[in-house]
Amino acid sequence: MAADALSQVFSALADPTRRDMVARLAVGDATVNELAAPYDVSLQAVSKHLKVLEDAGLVSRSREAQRRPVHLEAQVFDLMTTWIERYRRQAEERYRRLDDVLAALPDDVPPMPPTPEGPPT
Amino acid sequence: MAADALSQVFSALADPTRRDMVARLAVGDATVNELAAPYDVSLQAVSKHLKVLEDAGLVSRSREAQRRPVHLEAQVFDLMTTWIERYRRQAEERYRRLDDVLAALPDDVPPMPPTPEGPPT
DNA sequence: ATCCTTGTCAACCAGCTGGTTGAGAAAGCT
DNA sequence: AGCTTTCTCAACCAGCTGGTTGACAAGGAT
Repeated sequence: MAADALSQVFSALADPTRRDMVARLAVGDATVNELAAPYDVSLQAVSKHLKVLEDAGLVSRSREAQRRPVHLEAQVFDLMTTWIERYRRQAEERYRRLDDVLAALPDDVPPMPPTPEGPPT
Repeated sequence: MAADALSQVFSALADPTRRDMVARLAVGDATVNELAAPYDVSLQAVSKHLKVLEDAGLVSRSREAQRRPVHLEAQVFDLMTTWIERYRRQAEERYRRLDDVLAALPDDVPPMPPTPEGPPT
């Protein structure tokens, strides 16, 4: 359970059932039984899924009589989007620069200069 | 291998080593050996990681002499961001509506109407 | 031709994962 | 007090995962 936060979040969402539950919870809080209803698995299995989501910080559970309503904690999404956006942007930037280089090339440049080595970086 | 695309992508990125490789590839293409250098694992292990990333569509490999340069396919990120944004927005919207309701309440509304029960928590 | 570099494939292994069943805690209902 | 509802904990099991080592294919280099 000591894995880094990002790994836990990605891992939690790697399961379609769990993603489905998150989708359901985006509509509003729900009890374990309500969440379990659509699936053909034991209540215990659903409880386990919820534990995974909770450990990842995606969900919180309070207490209300015997029921334990589950609540989506959407802030954790930011962790992922931050990570994703960073590298997406970096890749796009690289792409853009490559385009610029290609656009700036004169028409008759030989593709392979003398140096047999790969360029740095 | 037949798992849905989204599960494969999330699952691939649930491993810190693989996320690290993606980060490295955002800078530019790299060979398997180059990618393996920073890690204290066998080349075969790295090769396996790359297979996972490739199966998830996050990466593509071409051939160039004996080398197999690895290239980041950043479009797949959109799959995730689309999914995430959808539910994030839904949850935020729900939040906003709740705020509206609270703001619209008159100032002197008793939280617990008829029943003379415990104080408002 | 032979060797070296680069990388993959196959078999194996320990540990995690998602499922099951059984037992039981917690809180309301009668 | 006793029953019912809601949910979790514990033990077990099959299958996937990430790692290992050994063999070998593909393609220069000598």
